Amino acid sequence: MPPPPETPLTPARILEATEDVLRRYGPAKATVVDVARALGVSHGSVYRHFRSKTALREAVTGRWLDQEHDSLSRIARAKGPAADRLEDWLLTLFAAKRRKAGVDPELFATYLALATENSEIAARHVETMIGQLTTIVESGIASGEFTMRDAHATGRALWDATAQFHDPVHAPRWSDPDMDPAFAAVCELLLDGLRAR
Amino acid sequence: MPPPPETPLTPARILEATEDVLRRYGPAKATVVDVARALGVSHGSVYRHFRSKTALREAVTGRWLDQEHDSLSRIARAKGPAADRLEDWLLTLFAAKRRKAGVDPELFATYLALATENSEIAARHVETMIGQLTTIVESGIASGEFTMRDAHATGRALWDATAQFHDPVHAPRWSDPDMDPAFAAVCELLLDGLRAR
DNA sequence: GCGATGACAGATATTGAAATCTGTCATCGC
DNA sequence: GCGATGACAGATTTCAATATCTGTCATCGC
Repeated sequence: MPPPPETPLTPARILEATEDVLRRYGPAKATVVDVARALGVSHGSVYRHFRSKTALREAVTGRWLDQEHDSLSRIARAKGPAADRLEDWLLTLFAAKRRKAGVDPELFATYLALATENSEIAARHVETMIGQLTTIVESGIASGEFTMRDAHATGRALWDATAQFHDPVHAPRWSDPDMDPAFAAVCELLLDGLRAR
Repeated sequence: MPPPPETPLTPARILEATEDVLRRYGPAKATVVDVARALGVSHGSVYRHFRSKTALREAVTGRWLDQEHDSLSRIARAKGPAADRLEDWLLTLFAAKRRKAGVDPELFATYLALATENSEIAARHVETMIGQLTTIVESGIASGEFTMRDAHATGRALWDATAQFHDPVHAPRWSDPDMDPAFAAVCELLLDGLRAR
């Protein structure tokens, strides 16, 4: 229990401390009192910056879900054949998820629990992901590679059809070596389907 | 507590009683003692027919998973265009799962818990399902509709790509009205992909 | 003889009293 | 004045004592 540092108490510092506490104790045991203790303040002070424990957890959840966006959106907006970018995007997403789930399964489970309890925030994240897929599909239509009418519906179908490779509920299977050929087979089938239109 | 009926104690009667007890109390609370009580016998008698509580639950799990096989395998082995049968098969599977999950969510959750705790039996069931998809793909190759090399890999890819619509972990979403267009979109994309080869 | 029984040991689950947590707010010190 | 505090009420969680369950087996009655 370190003495209170002189830095002022900010939402950012509270979020950081909350992440530490979640890492240490897991989603079931992490309490607001723990967070306050880690910061060397009373728990009443935490409530000055976050309306409730729920609001605090939502903020942490949003932060975590956003950290994937950047590198993926770069791929979505890059130049080159849409089919290649699509494969690259899906592969990057799958690799990132797999790595997180493999390196620290407990932390992954913690954030999965957070995402599950904050389903609205998770839903917004999913819409962002589908939006990026839609961007790729649209560029493929623009370049004449694809010809479907509804790019957004196609983006959603791609997201749904690859659930096995990005939805955390399937994480227990991700360490299975069969996942690589399975991913390749689904990817190829979907790309064939897109080009056929 | 009815008095013991004159019928002899058989594995079939025990399985039926076990299903009743699971329906009534759920997977967490159903005990071998409950099953014995429902049958009007001592729990020792149940152990005469099933090695352990686990074995009893495995038998119930297998029974439940098998009940889908028949109508689906009839579709898989029917005549007509492979693409039509594939769509029919997937739609029938999705409709059946959706109905079960919708009509009695608690019972569905009970059997999901059983399938999860008996993952080997569930894995065998999945292989059977993929086998049926493979049968359809093979008949499509034979008729010249499709031209891929590895029918089994394609069957598996179809299974993986439609996880959203048959894997019970996704059941919470199945009551969403968006599922119908989502299913149609994925199905169309996959069928386009198959025909493109 | 043979299927059924119920007492038993060790493992697991239930329960309710005590401890802790969440969220509020009157009060403090600067 | 203003951010921080900690006592407090009601809700939730923990923990240890108690009860129940699983699986075995010596014994029973037919």
